[in-house]
Amino acid sequence: MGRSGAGGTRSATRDDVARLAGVSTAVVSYVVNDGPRPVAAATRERVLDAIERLGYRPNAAARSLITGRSGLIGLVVPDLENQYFAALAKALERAASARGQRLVLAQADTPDFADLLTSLAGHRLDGLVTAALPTLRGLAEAGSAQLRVVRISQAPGLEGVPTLTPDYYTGGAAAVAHLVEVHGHSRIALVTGGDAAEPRERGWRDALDDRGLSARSVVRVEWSPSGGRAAAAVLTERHPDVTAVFVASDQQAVGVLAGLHALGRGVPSDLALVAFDGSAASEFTIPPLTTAQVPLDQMAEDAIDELLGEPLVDRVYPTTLVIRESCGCPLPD
Amino acid sequence: MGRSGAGGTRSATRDDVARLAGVSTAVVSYVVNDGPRPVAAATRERVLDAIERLGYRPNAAARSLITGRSGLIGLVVPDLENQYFAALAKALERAASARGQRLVLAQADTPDFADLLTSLAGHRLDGLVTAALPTLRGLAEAGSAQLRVVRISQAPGLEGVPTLTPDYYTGGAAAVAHLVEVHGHSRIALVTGGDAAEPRERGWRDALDDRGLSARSVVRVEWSPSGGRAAAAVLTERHPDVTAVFVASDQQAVGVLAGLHALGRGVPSDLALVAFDGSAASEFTIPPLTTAQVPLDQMAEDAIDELLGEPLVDRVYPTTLVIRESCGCPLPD
DNA sequence: TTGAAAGCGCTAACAC
DNA sequence: GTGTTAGCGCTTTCAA
Repeated sequence: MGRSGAGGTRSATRDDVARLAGVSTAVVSYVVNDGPRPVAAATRERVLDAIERLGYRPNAAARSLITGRSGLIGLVVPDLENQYFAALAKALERAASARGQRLVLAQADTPDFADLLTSLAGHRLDGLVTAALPTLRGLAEAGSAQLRVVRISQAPGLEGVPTLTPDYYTGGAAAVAHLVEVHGHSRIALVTGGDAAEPRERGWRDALDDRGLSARSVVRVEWSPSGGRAAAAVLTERHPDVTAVFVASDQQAVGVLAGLHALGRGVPSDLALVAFDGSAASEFTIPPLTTAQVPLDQMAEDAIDELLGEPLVDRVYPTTLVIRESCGCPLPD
Repeated sequence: MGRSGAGGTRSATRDDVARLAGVSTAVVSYVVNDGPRPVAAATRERVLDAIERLGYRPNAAARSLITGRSGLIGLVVPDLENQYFAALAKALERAASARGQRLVLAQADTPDFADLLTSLAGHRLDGLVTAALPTLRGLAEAGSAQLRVVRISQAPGLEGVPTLTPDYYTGGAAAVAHLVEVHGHSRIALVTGGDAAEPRERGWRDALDDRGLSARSVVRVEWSPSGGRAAAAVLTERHPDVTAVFVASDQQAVGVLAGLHALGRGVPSDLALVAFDGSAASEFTIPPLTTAQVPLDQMAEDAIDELLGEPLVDRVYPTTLVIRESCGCPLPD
């Protein structure tokens, strides 16, 4: 021990390693980074040994200062308690980890979002993926921080920020098509959290229009289980003629199911239901949800890749309709 | 513009600000950090103005290098798709944000957990909260990195790492007591993911023992909805005499409910159920779950506070039994 | 193949 | 109240 210092508690630095290994600090760098200069095998051994002995871990801050890369990718989500965003965070953490990057998590629903942004900018993230509607301030902040930003799971086309998004329109239309073609429904409501321009709503509308059916029953509520529960009441009271419903998110569908049940209405017997997202929860609802599944893992990997150097382009991902029971399809056997 | 440089794209530094404001770099520091020296109001104005104009954000890496504090707190969870951990992450992110810290998220279920730990250590986190069972390697890594570590939501008493934990034992016992005292059940099974030493299991057992009831039906499955679904089958086939069940986590309870429903058994009519966690999902199951609610927000705040300077001590948090319908209590009205 | 040294952007003595 | 300056730990050019 001795030499490692009277100070005792501070962590080992590259200088300590160099000293213990009897080499220069440059050589320590060469072996730690596997370059840019070659190192003799024997020397490398000694260095590795010293590193091990000292428990040396290169200081990311010092490295970041000189390389300009922090090894940090930011993620902004509206709310982690929403399972969809939790699943997204999970997939992104995995993808970032696989590329040696750490994920810095931030929730947008904070009182001082501006401070958050400033703080994130201060950490000189290598990139930021956002699943929350960016504020003007946020975009400006990112711009002035020269941050590579990718939007995920949001309608594309905004402000020139590249966006990776599920094919909401086609997925929504397919959900409705299933209800019409397979189950013969003709009065199909929509439960959503967006506005009329939202692509799932357009998909629902067009699918109905194309078949000469009317797209009139729209219930707009929060993107949450509570919202869904409220929607169940509205559906029952104001749209009693409806026989099926397309719910634009699994989160809302969970609430619709709970609300309908409390109201004594059966799914799919009284009201058939198809949702959107394909979250883990959709498999365990009563009844299990038929839902348009989003390829989150693929999107997450592409998002990280884009931030880490791929060209920043918009991408649209096809969804897959996972058939379960809420639509009226029989139990698989 | 002019002066801000031909380079153009690099972000503004403290030197740029000092130059534009016509002050020394020290003064810029003083105003940015609000100390340690006073600054004349007029000067401060000029500096603030320059900062604004240049879009200057102090570089966290440089600051970290000199202060020894990174402004980063790590969180290790087993899996974010588990709602309990998502809720925990949410609460911790909030608490960290409120103290100006950012949260670095890491999932433990990665192939190269060791690399992850090394990487985290490199970022010189100001603290780490872990909700995943620490490996020996992990503990050692943390130790050699002189990382302040707090375990959360795990049984206390391990390896001298301070732990914040819900009162699993008492919460479990209270759940069982409710089933016995209020609803008159006497054959109450347990569905859990832990072993016999797990405190919820002890709580269940003792509550039963204390009342002269037998604690025999234990079903051990994964801590997940799938696990719960499997448990439903086991309960039905192997413990048909049981009239109530205490499920050690909401996640599992969701699966138990789904499984029981698929098997045609009603809750609470055929089998009453009380769970543990008090997650958001518990309000929207069919029927809604009676569950021992954990004060996650409080725990999260304390965890961050401990890391940021409070003494590192173990803490135990009482749970609250939230009465809903899965236990057989009537619908509130 | 190795070493010396110039910073990266910042904080905080210490001097004025 | 303000300015000068010595590093924090690291990467990498340049010379040996």
